[in-house]
Amino acid sequence: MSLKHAVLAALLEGEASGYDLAKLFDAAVANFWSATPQQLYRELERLADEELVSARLVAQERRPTKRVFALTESGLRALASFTGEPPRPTAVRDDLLVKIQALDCGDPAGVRELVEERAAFSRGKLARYERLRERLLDGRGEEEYLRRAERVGPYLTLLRGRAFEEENLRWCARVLTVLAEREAARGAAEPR
Amino acid sequence: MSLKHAVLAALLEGEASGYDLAKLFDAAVANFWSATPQQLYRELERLADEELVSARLVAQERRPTKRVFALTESGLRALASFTGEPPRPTAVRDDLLVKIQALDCGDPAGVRELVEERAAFSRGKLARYERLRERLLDGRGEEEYLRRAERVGPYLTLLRGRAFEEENLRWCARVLTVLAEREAARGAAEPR
DNA sequence: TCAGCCTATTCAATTTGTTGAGTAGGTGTC
DNA sequence: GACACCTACTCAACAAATTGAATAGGCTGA
Repeated sequence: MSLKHAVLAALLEGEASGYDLAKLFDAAVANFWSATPQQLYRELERLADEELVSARLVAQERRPTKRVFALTESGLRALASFTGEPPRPTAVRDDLLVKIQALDCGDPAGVRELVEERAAFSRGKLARYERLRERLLDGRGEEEYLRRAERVGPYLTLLRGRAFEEENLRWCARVLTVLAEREAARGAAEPR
Repeated sequence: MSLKHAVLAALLEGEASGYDLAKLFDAAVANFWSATPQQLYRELERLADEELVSARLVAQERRPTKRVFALTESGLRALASFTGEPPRPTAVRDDLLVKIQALDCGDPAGVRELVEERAAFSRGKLARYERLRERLLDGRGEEEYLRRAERVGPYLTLLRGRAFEEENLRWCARVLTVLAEREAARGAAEPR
């Protein structure tokens, strides 16, 4: 039930097309929720049916016509009341962790490569987060921004996302060290 | 497709019933994947059909008979080859982050309460992780364990889970500070 | 000029995940 | 001795997510 509210929350930033949202909710970009384009188009359809968002067609030059969605009054109310409801406890669901859990029955070299790829992905995401951060701060210092800005939600979720990716990076480095040490120890014990 | 492999990975620890796995995959406990009991029973049924796990009935005294599952040779092979496949990039999906993203249109006091609850949840999870850690280390030091233990996968995923909850705790504290400062600033600006 | 990518969306099929109820005996407690 | 809770599972229905393909014009570079 959260995609619904994630979409409404995204529309707090202003009106957007399904395509715009698809970019925002892309797994490589998203900092508070992710979804595929298909999910978004369907959800927007439903939200429009419930009149939580309004839709209008915007013709463009040199581009396909798009449908632009905006929060309605009742959409805003729905979002406000959602913020007060208890969140369902979220737990880990990361493919890579399953692979690491099973690491000892698999191929160490292959796993090492996957961990390196994840680290690279995290670095890319951190770079994007940093750009978003600068856009939000817009020259102001963090403390000043957090005290005075009209909306701090997006910044606070960004901080969470950034911390998550930094932690990912540290963890990847740790895993690689451990794997390397074990390889070395194994090489010394079973020389061939 | 990952629940399948998460279940296989869990069975690396030894045979287990659906009920045992349900406890392990509980959202409040899981450190590498979570799932509901219903999902697990269905998945185990499928895995047994594919002969990736074997099932046998175990009668107990004073308790209902249980069905205990164990990895088969081909299950182990499937898991090993899974560890080499690229993981799908996982992105955030946390209800609380959506609420924080939309915080500025909601009720600050209500949100503060939710953040405090999340912090309490994280503290509980950290305590459970710490117990699991001690059980894994079994008196050995971390460095020694990581160099010599037969399986390090479970420990490495545990480290990731622990770092995640610690980060959660720090972030919750930060959010609460920001909210309090803004409340104070608002109180000073609009005294009534 | 042709391939490949970008905008912008839709349809259909399948797989996953969630929710609620139901069965059935045993244990603990006030 | 009534009520709640624990073990251990099953069935059914529904909602959400994923995957793959299709449409269709414009734009970019070799």
